[in-house]
Amino acid sequence: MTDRLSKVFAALADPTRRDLVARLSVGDATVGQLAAPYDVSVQAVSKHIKVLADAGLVRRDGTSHRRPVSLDPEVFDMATAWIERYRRRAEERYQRLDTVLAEMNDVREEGAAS
Amino acid sequence: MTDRLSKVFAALADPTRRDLVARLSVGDATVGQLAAPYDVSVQAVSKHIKVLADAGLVRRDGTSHRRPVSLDPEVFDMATAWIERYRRRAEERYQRLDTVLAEMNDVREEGAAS
DNA sequence: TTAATTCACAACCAGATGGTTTACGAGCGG
DNA sequence: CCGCTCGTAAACCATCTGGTTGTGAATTAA
Repeated sequence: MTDRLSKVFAALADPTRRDLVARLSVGDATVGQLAAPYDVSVQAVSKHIKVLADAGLVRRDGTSHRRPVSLDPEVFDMATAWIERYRRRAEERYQRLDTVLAEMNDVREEGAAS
Repeated sequence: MTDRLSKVFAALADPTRRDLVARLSVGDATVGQLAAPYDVSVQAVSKHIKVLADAGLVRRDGTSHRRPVSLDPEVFDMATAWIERYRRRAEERYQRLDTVLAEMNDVREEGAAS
């Protein structure tokens, strides 16, 4: 599981991490601020942020010890692009299938009319 | 990890499963056909398909024992919708930040001009 | 300077995951 | 009816994951 896309999807597969992303989309925050609302330890949240950072979804700005965490929108596109690609293909297939079924129907009706 | 969105992202976090989705977007296939290209056992592929099915990404059509697997585009939208929502928010924040920085720059230049 | 706070790292634990092998039920071709 | 193949289920194993606690370093406050 070393490729980027797998890391991104795996990172988003956890509700706590998705919530972190949601909150960071509103504004940057420190680890302590992020950890406050949850009933898990700060270390657990720190781990979650590390997972998000490894996936490239999150960035640590500044150089201080208490530096803020901020969202990096760049990698999001990779995930949506992948999903959209195959969803589109699948839908095109269904549309073609509908067309084929409609044509079959037309043929059958023509046959019945003759 | 019982919620739908987590299942979808977790299912897409595996390269083999993403490859299955990619191939199914071209056309339906049986489990045997899907398993052929990989060097893992058929049972492992069957498990992967079960994961995809539990996430709602894949459907088993027909009633026969050797029934085909087909893609279900519906759930894909849930994933893209989630990602897009927060990516958009994050980008809006950056644009606002740019605006603020530009305004600060204007103020500074005005101050220097006076 | 000293004390308190913030956070990251390491070790550890329980549960999930991806793989295997083995065994078994369900449909087809003889 | 009898095999044969296809697919799933079960048991098992190694590894990963999300959580804990403990420790320690760095930064902030007194």
